[in-house]
Amino acid sequence: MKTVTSFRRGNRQLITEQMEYAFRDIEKKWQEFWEKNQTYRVEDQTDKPKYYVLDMFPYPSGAGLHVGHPLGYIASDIFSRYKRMKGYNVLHPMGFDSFGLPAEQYAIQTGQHPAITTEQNINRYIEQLKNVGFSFDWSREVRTSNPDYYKWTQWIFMQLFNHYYDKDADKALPVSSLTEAFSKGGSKAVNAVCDEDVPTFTAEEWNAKSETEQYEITLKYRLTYLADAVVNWCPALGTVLANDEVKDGVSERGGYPVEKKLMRQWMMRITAYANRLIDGLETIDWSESIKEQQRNWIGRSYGASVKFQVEGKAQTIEVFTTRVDTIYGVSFMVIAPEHELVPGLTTPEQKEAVEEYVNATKRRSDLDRMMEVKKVSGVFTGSYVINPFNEEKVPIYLADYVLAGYGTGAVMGVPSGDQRDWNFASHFGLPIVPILDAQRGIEEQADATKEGAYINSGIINGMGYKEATATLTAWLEERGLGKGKINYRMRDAVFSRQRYWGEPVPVYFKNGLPYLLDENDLPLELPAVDKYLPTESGEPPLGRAADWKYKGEYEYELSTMPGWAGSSWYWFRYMDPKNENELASKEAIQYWKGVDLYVGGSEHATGHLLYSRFWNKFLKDIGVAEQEEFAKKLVNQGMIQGRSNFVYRVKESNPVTFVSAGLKNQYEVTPLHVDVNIVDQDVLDIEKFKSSRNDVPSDAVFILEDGKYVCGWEVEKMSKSKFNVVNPDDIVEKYGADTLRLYEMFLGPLTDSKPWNTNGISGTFNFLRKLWRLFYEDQTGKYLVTEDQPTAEELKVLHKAIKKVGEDIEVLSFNTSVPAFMVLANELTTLKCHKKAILSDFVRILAPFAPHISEELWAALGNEAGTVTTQSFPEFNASYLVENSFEYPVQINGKVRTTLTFPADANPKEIEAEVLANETVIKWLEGKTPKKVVVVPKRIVNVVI
RNA sequence: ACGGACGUGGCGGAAUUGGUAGACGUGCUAGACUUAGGAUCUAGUGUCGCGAGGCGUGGGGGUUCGAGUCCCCCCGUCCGUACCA
Repeated sequence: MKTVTSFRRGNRQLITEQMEYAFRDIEKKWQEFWEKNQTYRVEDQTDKPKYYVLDMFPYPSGAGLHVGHPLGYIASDIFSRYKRMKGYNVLHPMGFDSFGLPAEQYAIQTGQHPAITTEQNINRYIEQLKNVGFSFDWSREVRTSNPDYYKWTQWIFMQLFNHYYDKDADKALPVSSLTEAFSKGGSKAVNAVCDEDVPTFTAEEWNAKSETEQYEITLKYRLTYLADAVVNWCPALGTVLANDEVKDGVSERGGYPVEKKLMRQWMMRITAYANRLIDGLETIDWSESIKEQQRNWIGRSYGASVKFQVEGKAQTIEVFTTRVDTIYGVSFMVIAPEHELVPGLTTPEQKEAVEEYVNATKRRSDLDRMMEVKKVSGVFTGSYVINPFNEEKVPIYLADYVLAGYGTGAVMGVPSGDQRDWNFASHFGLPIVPILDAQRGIEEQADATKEGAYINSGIINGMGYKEATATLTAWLEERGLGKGKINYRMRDAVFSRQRYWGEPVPVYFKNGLPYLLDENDLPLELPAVDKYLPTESGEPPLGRAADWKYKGEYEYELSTMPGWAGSSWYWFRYMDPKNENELASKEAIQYWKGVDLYVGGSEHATGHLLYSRFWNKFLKDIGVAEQEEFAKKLVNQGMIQGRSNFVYRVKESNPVTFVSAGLKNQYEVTPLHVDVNIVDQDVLDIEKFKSSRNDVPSDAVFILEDGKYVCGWEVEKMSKSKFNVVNPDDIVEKYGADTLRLYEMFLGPLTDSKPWNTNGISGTFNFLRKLWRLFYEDQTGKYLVTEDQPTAEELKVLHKAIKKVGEDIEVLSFNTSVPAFMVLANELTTLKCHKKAILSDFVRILAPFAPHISEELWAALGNEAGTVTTQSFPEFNASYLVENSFEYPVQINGKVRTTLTFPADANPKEIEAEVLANETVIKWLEGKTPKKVVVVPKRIVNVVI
C-alpha cells in the first residue's frame, strides 16, 4: 500500500510506513465502516429534537465536481455532525436535480437516452461525494428524473390545477368551492385571482351554462392555466430557449437568431402569492441581499390606476401611479413606444416622426437604454388626453423610458414632483406646475416632497398628503375612472418547455380543452422517442412518441415541465423518500416540518428560492406542508474562484522560448494559460508541460530564474478553458479528505467568494500530522497516550479551543475554528501533553471537521469503533479559563508604551497609582501631570497627557 | 445609473464587536538534524530607520482617552438589477 510514504525514498520508508499518518488507509477504512454499519442512517421515530440541514442538490453534469462544489456541503456536514453531537436527530440528505438541458443536448448529438447519461453522471458524483466523507443518509437519496419521484411533481401540478386563489380567504381553495359560489351568487360572489378577461355573470346565468362552458370559465381561475406567453423561439433549433440561453439576441449554443414569439404555454399563477411571498420574508433568517432581490423581483408598489379619456375618441388610456396626489400637476402623458395604442393615437402630421422613433427604440438594447438615463428623448403623437380632474388637455408623447411590460405601459408626467418627468418637460418646453406649497426650487429640479398643503389642485387644495390621496381615490372609484391598486412587477411564470428531458405534464386534451389525468394513472412516464428533436411540424419532442395517447384516444400535452419543477418541493421527499402513496407521510412531515438550515449558492435568489417558497405556501394551503416557509435559515456559500497560472512565450522566438515570470518584462511575450495541476507553488514542472501539450516542441527553450520556471497567476472563474480546474479527487488522493475538508473551511469566511489556491494546503495537512504525533511518536510509531491527570495549563488551552470552536460552529464561522485547532495542537506539542483526558476532548471537537482521523484516534484511545459520531460535544468549562492576573497594555496618549501585570481583581485606583509610578510611564510623562487616566478593567490603561 | 457586499503584509485571512493590528496558515530568509528532503525542529519575516523612534488596515475629513471597527465625502473591486411610473 502506497501511503504518505511516497514523500520518502530509501530504506526509511520501510521503517516509518506504519507510523505516519496514513490517511489513505484510515479514510478508506472508516468510509467502509460507515457504509457497512449505516452510521448515518436517520430514523424518524425518536425522542430527540429534530434538525434538518439541507444542501441545494446538484445537477449532475458530465464534468464532475470541482473543488468549489463541496464547499457548502462541507460546511453543512460539519454543522450536521455538530448538531448530532449536541443531541439532535439530524436529517442531512443528498440527491440530484437530474432533469436538465445538458443531458438532452448530449442526447440530441449522440442519440443516447438522457436517462443513461444522467445515471452515469450521478454515479460519478456519488463516488466523488463519498470520497469526501459526508454524513449523508444515502438511503434517502432522491432523483427528480425518477418516475417514483416525478409522480409527485405531477401530483402537485394536478393540485395546482384543481385550486384557485381566494383573496378573501387569502389562500388556495378547491375549484369546487369556486363553482359552488358561482352557482349561488354568480361571479360577484367570488373575490379571486384570475385572468384579466373573465366575464361577469349572475348565478342564474352560471347555472344555465353547459358543463363545458362552466369548465372553460374555471380555467381562468386555476393556479396553473394555459395562456399565450411571449417566449424566446429559436427557429433554427426548433425550440424555446430560457432567458439565460439567449445572449445578444442569438442562441448561446450555435449563435442562431432568436425571436420573441407568442405561444400557448402552461403558466403558474405565482402572482396570487405575491403578497405572501413578500410578507413572509420578514419571518425567515435569510441574507438581506437575497431578501432584497426577492422583494425587487416581486416589485410591489402601492398606488392607483387612473383612466384618461383620449380627446375626441372613445378610447381611454390607463396609467398606474404611486403619487395620485400629484395628478393636478400632470402636464403630459408618456406611453411606451411598443404600446398597442400608438398607431391609433398618431396624427398624420406626426406619423413620420413617430415611426422613426419607434424604429430607433427597437434598435437600442436594454443596456443602452439603462446607461443613457440622463439623455431625454421622445416624440409627440399629436393626440391629447383629458385630465379627469380639471378637464385640461394633456399632450401624449412616446418615450423609451416608459416600458411596455411594467404597469400599463403608460405614465402621467408630473414635472414638479419627479425628476425624470422634469427633465422631459424641460426638454420639450412643457409646463412645470407646482402642486405643494412645500416644493422648493422646482425651476432647477423636481421636488418629490409629500410635505405641505396642495396648491393649484382643485378638490384637494389645502389638504395634506394622506387626506388628498384618499379623497382623489374615492372620487375616481365613484366615477369608475380609477381605483386604489397594488401593482407588481412580477409576472406569472411560464411553466412549459418544448423539451424532452423533463416531467411530462399530466394533462390530455379533449375537444381542445385540457383535462387532468386520473390520479391513478400517475406517474405519466416519459415515452420513448426516435430523436430528441422537435417534430417536422414544430411540435415538441414528445410529439414523436408513437401511439402515445391517453386511454388510447386523447392527445397528451406535449410540453414538459421546467427545470425548477422538481426542485420546488424536494425537501419533503427526503422526509419519506420511498412513500408510494403520498409525497411524504403526514407523520414524517409533522416530525421534520421544514428545513432548519439551507445551504446553497446565491445565484438561485429569484429562481429556485422563490418558486420553492411559492409551492411550499400552496402545499401549506392544501394541508400538506406544516409551515408557511420551507427554510427557516438560509446561508449562501461564496463562489470558489480559480487561480490560473500563466507561462510567457517570447514573441516570434525560434526555437520557441518561454521566459519565467520575473524576467518577462525584458521580452515581448504572450501569456498562455497553463494547467495548474502541473504547477506547484507557482513553479512549472517543465517536463510535464512539454509532454502534456502538443504545441510545445521538445526543443523549446525555458529561461529560468534561480533554476526554476516561475509562472504568473491571476484569479479568474474556475473553468476548463482556463486550465485552472482542481478536482477534489486529486486533493483527496494526495492529502486526504480530512485535509481537504479543513482546508476548504480554512480558506476564508463561508459566505465570501475566494480563490482556490492549492499552495496553502500543506498547512492543514501538517496540522493533522502534528495531531497524529501527539498520539504516536514520529519514527518509531510508539503509542504515547497516558492516563495522567491534566494540568491547569493543559485544561486551559483545551477549553479555550472548546469554547472557540463551539461558538464558531453555531455561527458557521468555520474558517476561525481551524486555527483554533492548530493553536491547540501547537500548544499541546509545546507542553508535551499526551494525556488521554485532553486528547479525548480534542478528538471530539475535531470530529465534525475531520471525521476520518477522529474516528481513528477515538478508537486508538480505547473507545468502541465508529462511535465518535454519537459522542456528545465537550462542554466548555469557564472555570479553567479564569486568570488570576491580567497583563495590561499601558498606553500614553493612545500608544502602547509598556505592559504591566495586575491581579485580575485589582481595582482601577490601585492600577492607576501603580501605572503612574512606573518607570517607563514616568519617562514618557516628561515631568507633566496627566490630564486623565483611563483604566478599563481587564482591557487597557491609557494615560492622557 | 441604482441597490447590495467588500477593500488589512508577497498570498489566504485573524482581530474578544470601540481597547496591544497582522492570530493561524502559506511563502520567504537564516540555522540545526540529515546521504537526501516537498520530513522535522529553532529563529526571523508590515514598512522606514544603525538606533531611540517614526509611519501603517483603499484616499480625505470627523467623533472618541482610544478607530481596521462608528459617522460624512471620494476612489476601486465583485455581485445583482428595473429609467418601475
